[in-house]
Amino acid sequence: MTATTLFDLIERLTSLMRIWNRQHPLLAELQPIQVSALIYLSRCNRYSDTPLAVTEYLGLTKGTVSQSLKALEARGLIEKVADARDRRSVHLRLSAAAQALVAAINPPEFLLTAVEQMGERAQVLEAAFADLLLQIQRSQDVPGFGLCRSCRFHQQRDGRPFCGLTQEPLAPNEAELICREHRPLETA
Amino acid sequence: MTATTLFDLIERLTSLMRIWNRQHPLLAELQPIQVSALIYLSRCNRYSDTPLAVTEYLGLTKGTVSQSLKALEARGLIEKVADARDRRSVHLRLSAAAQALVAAINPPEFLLTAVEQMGERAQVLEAAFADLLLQIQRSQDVPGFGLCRSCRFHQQRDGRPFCGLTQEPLAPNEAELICREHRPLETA
DNA sequence: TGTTTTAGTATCGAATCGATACTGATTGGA
DNA sequence: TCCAATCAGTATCGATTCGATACTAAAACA
Repeated sequence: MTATTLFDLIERLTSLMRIWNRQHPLLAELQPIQVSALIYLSRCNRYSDTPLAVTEYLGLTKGTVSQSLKALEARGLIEKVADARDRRSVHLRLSAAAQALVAAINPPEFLLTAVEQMGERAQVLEAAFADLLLQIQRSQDVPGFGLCRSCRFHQQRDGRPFCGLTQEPLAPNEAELICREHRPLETA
Repeated sequence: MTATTLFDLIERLTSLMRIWNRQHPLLAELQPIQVSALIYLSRCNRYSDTPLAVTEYLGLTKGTVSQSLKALEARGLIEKVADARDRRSVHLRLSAAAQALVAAINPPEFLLTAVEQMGERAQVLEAAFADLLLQIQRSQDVPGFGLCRSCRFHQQRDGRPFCGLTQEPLAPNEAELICREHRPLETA
C-alpha cells in the first residue's frame, strides 16, 4: 500500500502549500500559478525562460499561461525581451521587485524549519524524492526539466561547463539551473 | 540548500500531478479541486466528511468548497445526508459511481510504476515524507488531519479501536482513515 | 431568554482555465 | 524559389474557481 500512502501524503502536502500561499502576506495578492511561474523563472536557464517552457513546466495551455504572464507583466514583475535569433520567441526576465519577492519566499520558512528539525533525515528525503521524480519522468511521457549539471548533454570543455546539445559554453552558475531540454543520464 | 532543492522538487511534483490530472480520461472533465475532494472523502472517517472538514483539508474558503460540492452533487458523485444530532451539519457520501472513480485513480498508475521501480527506497521515501509533514504540522498552525491509528486519542478497549476524544468505539477499518481531529503522539 | 458562535449557502466580481481562432516567423520539401 | 506546414505567442470566449461578503438557521452559552 505504499503508493496509496504516498498519494495521501502528496495530496496533503499540496493542501499545505495552498494554505501557505494563502497566508503569506507577499503572496496573498498573487495567484498560485503566478507564484509558481515566478519561482520557475528564477530557477531556469536561458533556454527555458520562454512562455512555452513555462507552459510545459506547469502543465497548462498556452492561452492560460499567456494570460498569467500578462498579469505579471502588468504588475511590473516580469519583462519580455525579444529573442535575437528567432523573432517568434520571447524571453522572460524577472524585474528587481520580482527577484526580491522570490528571494523572500524561496525557500519557504515552514520548509526551512521542518528541514532543520529533521536533521540528517532531510537529506534522505531529498534523495528519495529526487529518485521518485526521476522514475516518474522516465516511465511517463512528460517533459524533462532537470538541473543542467545532471543532464546527459552536460560536458566540460577547457575547464568550463558546456552543453553538448546546443554546442554552447555555459556560465558556471548555469549548471545549477533548470533546463527544459534536460535528459537524465543513462544508467545500468 | 536542502530546503531550496526540496522546494524545487515539490513544485515539480505539483506540476506532474497537474499534467496527470489533465491527461487522465476519467478526470479530464472534473476540476482538480473536485478530484481532491472526492479522494479526501474516500479516505476520511465519519467525523471528517463534512463541507467544513473538506474546506479545512483543502485550505480554501467555505464558499468555494460549497460551490464545488454542489457541482459534484449535480453530477451524481456525492450525496448529502443530514446529521442526526446537529441539524446545521451535513455529511457527504460518495455515490457508487464516485467510489468506482476513486478506485480507478487511487493510487495513480504512474505512482505505482515509480514505487515499483524504486524498490525498498520507496519505503524510505514514505517514512521521510511522513516525517516532513509531521514536522510541518507541528511547527505551523495548520489543521491536523492524520490517520486515526496514529492519533494521541487512539485507544484499544475490549480489543477494539476506541476514540478517546469522542468517547466512541470505532469500526476496525476506521483506524486507517483520515480524521480532522487528529493530534500526533507526543514524543521526546 | 437573548446574545454569540457555528455550519452551510447565495451572490458578486476578479481571475483561472481550456478551446478555438488568429498573427507572424521559421522550416522544409517540391 | 516558392508554398505548405509547423511553431511561438496572443486574443477572445464561456465555464469554473476563488475570495469576500452577506445571509439563514441551528446550536451553544451565559
